Amino acid sequence: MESPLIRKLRQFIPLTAGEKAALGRIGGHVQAARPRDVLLDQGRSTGVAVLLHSGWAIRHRTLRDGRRQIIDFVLPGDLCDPSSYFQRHADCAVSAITDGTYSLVRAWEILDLIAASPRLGAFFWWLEAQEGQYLRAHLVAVGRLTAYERIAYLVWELWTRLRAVGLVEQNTFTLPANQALIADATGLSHVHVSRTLSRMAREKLLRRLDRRYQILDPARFRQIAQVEDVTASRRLPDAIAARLKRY
Amino acid sequence: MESPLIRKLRQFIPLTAGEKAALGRIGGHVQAARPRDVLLDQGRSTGVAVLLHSGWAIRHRTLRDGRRQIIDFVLPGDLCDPSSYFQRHADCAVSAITDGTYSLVRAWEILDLIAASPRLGAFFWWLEAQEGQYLRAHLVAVGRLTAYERIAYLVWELWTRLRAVGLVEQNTFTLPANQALIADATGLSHVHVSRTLSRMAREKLLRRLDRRYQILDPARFRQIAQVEDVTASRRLPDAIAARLKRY
DNA sequence: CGGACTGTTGATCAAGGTCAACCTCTGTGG
DNA sequence: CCACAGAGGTTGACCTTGATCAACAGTCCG
Repeated sequence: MESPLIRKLRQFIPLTAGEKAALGRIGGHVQAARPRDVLLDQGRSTGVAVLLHSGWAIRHRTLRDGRRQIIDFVLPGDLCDPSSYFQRHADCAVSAITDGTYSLVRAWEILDLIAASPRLGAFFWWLEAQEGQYLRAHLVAVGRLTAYERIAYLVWELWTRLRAVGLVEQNTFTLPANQALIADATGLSHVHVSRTLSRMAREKLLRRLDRRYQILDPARFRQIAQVEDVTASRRLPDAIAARLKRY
Repeated sequence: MESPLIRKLRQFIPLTAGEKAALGRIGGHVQAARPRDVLLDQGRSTGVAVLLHSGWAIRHRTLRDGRRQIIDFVLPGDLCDPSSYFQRHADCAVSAITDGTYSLVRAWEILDLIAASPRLGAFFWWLEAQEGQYLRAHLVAVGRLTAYERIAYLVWELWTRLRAVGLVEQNTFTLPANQALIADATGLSHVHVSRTLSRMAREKLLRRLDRRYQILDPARFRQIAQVEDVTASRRLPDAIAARLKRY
């Protein structure tokens, strides 16, 4: 099967055969994960990133007293936390929340790639930049939006990201997280998450069946979530793309 | 004067003369900024980053109804938002909050550097990673800490970052932001910021004089802020550093 | 002197947290 | 087949944190 990284890179720029081969060698050893498995532990010395092949994971930080913040959800194809290469200790953990498969990618694998091909260097930078964008939007949501808006934002973000990897059909997708996880992602209590989701159903914004979610009114949703259309275009600005071709 | 980027890179890895020269050419045209000047506007098509030479700036996003979230404070030497290179529209704005100087760095300047030297590619990745770390910590603070803890975190973060660039003396530093800005950074109201800062003074944690802040008890501060010592080591793990030397 | 800006304090209010009960599913073991 | 346990979700009652509104004081500045 094609490496998830190659699939992702395709959106970015055409690849040479050599680049494809090099990317294919990354994350060769695939492991299985079960829900609650810790793929990468907080505070441990590090030097690896997680490449998620299938399933869902979360990146989260837990405080000594048990409070927890979910930084983001990790979807299939995501290379989670390569920035930990530059840290002595990981500032957050990565845990599976469903069955899935992943591989651990060592720092030097990526660094060697970058050294060999500056275009790939730009690619990894781009990945980091995309993640930064979602992170900033998440921060705005948690810092300045009401509970209602925050949950709308979360659903909207996941909808968008899942759509990009072909996991949405008719505005319906699976969010394999219980309400306690949603609470930890949005900075709310699980009780309030329940109330808010119910309210959205009552208002015909969202339909829920187990953990399948259907967005009934995307436009209104986006408006509630205060999302501008500034978010994460998957394509590069033309000027940058042109430049990259020359290298 | 030496470019702020070179000064920063020094912490990272020794440079060749050629790399120094190339870095020196970046951000040649220095401009002056006054408080409230918008250096980079939200929603505008972009392709430039801000290299701040002196003074303070903020990166922030403002919602249609006026609510605002400060993403982070930009300190002298920071290269703010190069990730906007990959966006069609900036998702947040950069504004000066003091007098200062800055230059705009075009995307291709950095990309050409990276193409010429993979080590510099790793450097820019590292910058992005550091920023990501602070961003994640900020998210945890806003999502899961109380007002008291959040403000402790903010002060602690700025103290740490300012110390790294030599702007702290005897645990005292200048935070040239009014309390409304602190509120927008922490997701609180300015009234509550005032109350909380007063409480910290009352409890002999913090001394304030205008906008000079003195941390009276760093250890307790760190504890309140729930900061683990996982945060942002400025040095690279040895394995990575060794690898970079070979390129 | 008047106005803008900032910080402080008090009074009141509401969003959302906490606690607890209860219900539905699902799996498990006898 | 039933009894039971555990996880997850929902709802109600009550409470706390921090928001909002408003007044006022100090400072700077034209």
